[in-house]
Amino acid sequence: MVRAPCCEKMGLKKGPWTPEEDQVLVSHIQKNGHGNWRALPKQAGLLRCGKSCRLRWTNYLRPDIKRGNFSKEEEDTIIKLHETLGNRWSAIAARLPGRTDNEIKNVWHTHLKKRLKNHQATSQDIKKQSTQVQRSDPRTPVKIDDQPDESNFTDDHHHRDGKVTTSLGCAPVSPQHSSSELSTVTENDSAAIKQEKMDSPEYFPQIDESFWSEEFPVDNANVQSGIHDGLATNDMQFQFPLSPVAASDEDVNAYISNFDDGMDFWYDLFIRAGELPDLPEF
DNA sequence: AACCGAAACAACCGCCGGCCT
DNA sequence: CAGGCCGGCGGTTGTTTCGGT
Repeated sequence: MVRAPCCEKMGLKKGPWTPEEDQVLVSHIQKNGHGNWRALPKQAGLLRCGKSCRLRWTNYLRPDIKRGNFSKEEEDTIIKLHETLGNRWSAIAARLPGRTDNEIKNVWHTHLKKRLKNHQATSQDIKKQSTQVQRSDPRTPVKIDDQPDESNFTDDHHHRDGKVTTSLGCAPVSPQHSSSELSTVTENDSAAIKQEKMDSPEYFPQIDESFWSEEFPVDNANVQSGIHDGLATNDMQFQFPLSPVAASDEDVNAYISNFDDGMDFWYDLFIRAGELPDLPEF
């Protein structure tokens, strides 16, 4: 079947969103929700296609988005999930509250892939050296089948849901162990263990306030109705309100006008958090 | 201070599957 | 059942920021 383009190219804007557009989108969704993305830009008076609006909302403006650097725990979680799920970013994002699939995908491509590669290289170096030592010992018989143990080092292709995905993942690692530790299960055991771990609550530990706050203690006295999740930065974590959407018009305007100084803005709101009224669930 | 390459991030594109008519 | 609409997803690209020289 012939598919209509996602939006008419004529007259519709592309590229980075302006604070004004954000304001329009946020205000509109605040008032009307987002029942129909395609119709939304027209109703809101935005010169964007519905898809663009949806992306902007889900990846950036949504109230429950946790911004800031990924913690070590989050990164480890992503690595573990990726080992199991492959490039199913949305499935991974579903396990990481406040993180979007796009964000996770970016982090994977910019940080974690490299980290794993280095880890893998280091591990293989160690393995190589160990093999060389063994071979240099005339008493040690040379192993003919010297293939790397793929159950531990998976640079292989996984077939999932009929799709083939490539994983640079490391060994299946228990959450109780650091990601640098290597499992020594056999390949036969691996699948069963993987499934077992998937089913176990330990594999996807409940991520609560303490999880995010582990490195950056939060003053929970400031966590109140309408104050939601934490924003981790390199050296601090502070709370931000449930949403500029759910806040007053004044807050929305402040949010927009301070868009470029987002961190400062959130910090201001954090300071003012005690003054904010009970915010309605959006 | 200027330049340049790398890294990081936001946004777009095209495809797919579910749902409705 | 076919066709169309819509939302969601993953891959990719474009732009901005950062760090080194």
